[in-house]
Amino acid sequence: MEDGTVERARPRDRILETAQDMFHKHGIKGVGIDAITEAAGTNKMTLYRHFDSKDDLIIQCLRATACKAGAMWEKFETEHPGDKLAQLHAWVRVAADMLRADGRGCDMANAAVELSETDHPARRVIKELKEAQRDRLVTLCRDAGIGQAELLADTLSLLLEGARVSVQSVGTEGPSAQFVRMAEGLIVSFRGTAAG
Amino acid sequence: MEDGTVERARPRDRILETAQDMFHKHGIKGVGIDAITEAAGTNKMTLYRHFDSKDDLIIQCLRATACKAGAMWEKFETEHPGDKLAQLHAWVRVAADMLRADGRGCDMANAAVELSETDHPARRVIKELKEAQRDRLVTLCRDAGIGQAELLADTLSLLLEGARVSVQSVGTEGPSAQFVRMAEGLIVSFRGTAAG
DNA sequence: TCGTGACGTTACAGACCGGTAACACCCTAG
DNA sequence: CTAGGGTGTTACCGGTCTGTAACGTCACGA
Repeated sequence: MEDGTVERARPRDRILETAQDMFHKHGIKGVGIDAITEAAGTNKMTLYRHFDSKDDLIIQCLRATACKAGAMWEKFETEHPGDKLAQLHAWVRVAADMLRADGRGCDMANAAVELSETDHPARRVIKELKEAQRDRLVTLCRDAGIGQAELLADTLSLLLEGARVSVQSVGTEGPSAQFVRMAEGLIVSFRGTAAG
Repeated sequence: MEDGTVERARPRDRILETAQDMFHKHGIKGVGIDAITEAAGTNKMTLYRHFDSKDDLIIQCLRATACKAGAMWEKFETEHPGDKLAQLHAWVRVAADMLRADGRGCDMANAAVELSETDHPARRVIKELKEAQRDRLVTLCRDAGIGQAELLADTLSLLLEGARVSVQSVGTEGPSAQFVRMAEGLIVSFRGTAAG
């Protein structure tokens, strides 16, 4: 039944996948509807039958990427079942890998930069997804026995966010190259002051 | 001779000032040449007599804002002459003030996000200016007697970069609200391990 | 007085953008 | 066989974008 090729996926899925990739690489305002449909092997009418507007497509893309990121968290649990501290270190490692491999930052953060209109419909989605992301990291830190879990989670969040932006400004050889050292140092420091 | 009003500045200066402001608020791709010239009280031809292209204007704007930031560093020296540690704390305070007051991030970082083309002429300027900015902070940390000056400077850089992006995603009440606590904690921590 | 250069105005080119209308096609379910 | 829904194709609308051409205006300095 299924034949495995990407080309055989339903147009809507192909569009969503292609749009995520192109938005990520070229930015939201840097890519047009025509370019997306062409790369997805379909056409503009089909896109507008599945998505109300470009803004709607943007929002669906953000939700889809957040969903993929969610799958990564499940992997932490399956790879280190119950060991929350190991999962936290896995988070650091995965983050560092992204910094080295990707070159472009977080889709949500990039979207927030590009969509400067304060009433843009995507902004509330960005905020919602970013807050969920933060909650997960706070919970992980707390479950790992860190005393000031919120503060460590927020510090790590900002550090990663900054690193992903820095990569885009000055490349992987800049300050972000020290990300692992910084993050691990922080974890050690916070474990030291932990008051279970 | 001079009559003080902004309107009396030379067209080139008005354009540069207006463009900086509008690029900062609405993003580079979110603002057109016509909007800039109209807000600057001039016209398109005059703009193109002073700037080769929009890309050229972007670059000149980035240099101008970097120049303004440079003036802030001189202020640190005049307000705390010789006291490098006080200057470092002043840097933290000024950064925190920006986070609360601004809402939009660093112009260079935002530009790097928006201008995703790897060969865009502004990218080398962004890198150059960001590296100069980093060097200044490293020097300040070193002169303040911090042992691992580079590592502290890079950590503070990423923390601020991340905070300025986070403000755009989730607002001032998010993780960036703890910026001062994080930064001051780091400085204390690095002073503790300092080997003068 | 004259002319020179900076500036303003209008119009336009050529491209791209998001979004829609109308119609043809094909596969599948009934 | 047939009807219908999902899809593809073409053409188009109105708007916006960067950048240029041609011409008019005005102040200032030799």
